[in-house]
Amino acid sequence: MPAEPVIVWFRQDLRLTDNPALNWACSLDRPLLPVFIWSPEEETPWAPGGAARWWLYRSLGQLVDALAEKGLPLILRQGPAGRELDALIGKTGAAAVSWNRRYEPAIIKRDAAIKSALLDRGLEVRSFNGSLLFSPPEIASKSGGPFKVFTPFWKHCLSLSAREPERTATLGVPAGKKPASLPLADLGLLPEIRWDRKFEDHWQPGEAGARRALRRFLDHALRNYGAGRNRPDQDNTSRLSPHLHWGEISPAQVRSAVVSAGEGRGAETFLSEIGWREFAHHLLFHFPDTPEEPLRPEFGAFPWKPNARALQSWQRGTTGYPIVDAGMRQLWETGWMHNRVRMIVASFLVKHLLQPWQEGAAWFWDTLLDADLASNTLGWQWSAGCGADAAPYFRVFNPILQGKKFDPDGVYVRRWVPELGKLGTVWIHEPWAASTTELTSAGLRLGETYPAPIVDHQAGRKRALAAYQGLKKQS
DNA sequence: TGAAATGTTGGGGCG
DNA sequence: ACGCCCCAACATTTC
Repeated sequence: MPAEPVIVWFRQDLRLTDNPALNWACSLDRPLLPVFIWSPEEETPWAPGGAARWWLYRSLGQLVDALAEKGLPLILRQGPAGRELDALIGKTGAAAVSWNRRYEPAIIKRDAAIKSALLDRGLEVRSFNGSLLFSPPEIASKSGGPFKVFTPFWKHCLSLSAREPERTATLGVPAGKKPASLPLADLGLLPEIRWDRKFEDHWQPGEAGARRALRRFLDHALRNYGAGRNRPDQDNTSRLSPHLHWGEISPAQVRSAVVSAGEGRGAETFLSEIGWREFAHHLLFHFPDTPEEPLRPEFGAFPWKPNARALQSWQRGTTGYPIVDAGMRQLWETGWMHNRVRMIVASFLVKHLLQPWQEGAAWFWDTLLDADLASNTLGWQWSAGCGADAAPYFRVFNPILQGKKFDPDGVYVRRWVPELGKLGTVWIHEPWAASTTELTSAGLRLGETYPAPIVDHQAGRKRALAAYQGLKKQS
């Protein structure tokens, strides 16, 4: 075995199974030098937000332990990735570097520069797709351009062969020269005010936790996924999103497990959700400005009404619409929100409140454990009606009807908005419509113990439609 | 992966 | 028995 090690640069692939970069490194029969570099300044303005950093902290801890079990230390560094890699190569004489690709615009650019610099130095360098079923550069429509509609995109993908999970390699030996490594705590990932403690109760970051989440989903929720996924009061979704974002499990592993579970329609519907994740990355790859700018340029002239109070009331979950407030509080407390409710709160922010979708995206970015640039961008542009295959702008969710339809017993609302706990199911999604007697017996004083609606639904809907009409006339 | 307004139909109450 | 009206229930269109 040659003495010069191979650097395995971990990024958003914090797993040891189905890890192409790791497998390739092992195939070189060189000592292994696993590395993680924390370089948020290179991801500006989309460096991981507060919640995501908590996840990263915990997930790195798991990866450190998992590697240690195999006798391998994980080197933790901080700073510009290229500089840190150079330093590591200088220190250890590493002859090769491998990593799994990320497809965010800023990262693509950075990694391309690093790769060519390393090649110039005569190192062997390989990057792999480990995070998507279909690599964005390889997917194109008949006309050669990117897809802008989900259904043809996904149909096209399904006609190709998806990435399959790789066999797990036997890990090599550690590098002889051990470069300096920072203690995990020194990366500054945890917030100073420890608002994150509540996350512990809801999540198990790391590869083992990802596998557990998948197992639970396959055993209990996949069969009824088609309808069950829409019920925020029930536990019918996979909750895999943060695990997938950090690469603790790969979509190939998920897909392969779902296919062998073979639960018919439920499986098909779930796989199309994985498809939306692929579609989001496809769009971000081809339209790198979309985290900031609407894909449909006419929306640049949309008459948003930025208002700090309205935004804050949405963020804090005090809009007076129970399903909206429940969602925003679930997000704050658990770092996650049910997808049905994400659509409801997003529609409410951009349509009823006319706040720019970018504000919603920024809040989600900071508070979601699964914050992912591609998915977050797609979701918000979809909600605002300005993206690819988006909900038409006139599609305004009625938060009362959505509540009644998808939280019929008010269980979700009562869980996250405890002040409504004693209110009967009839009025749980529209407390303002209840009589004073009913409110009193539920211990409620509207405007005091629970807010009155920040905007009337009908008025908000009409105002949103008028804004859209104006935009249509203009263009 | 909407909701509301508008249009249509058909059963039943009633003179 | 018949026509008229009301209005659910459903379908279609519009936003």
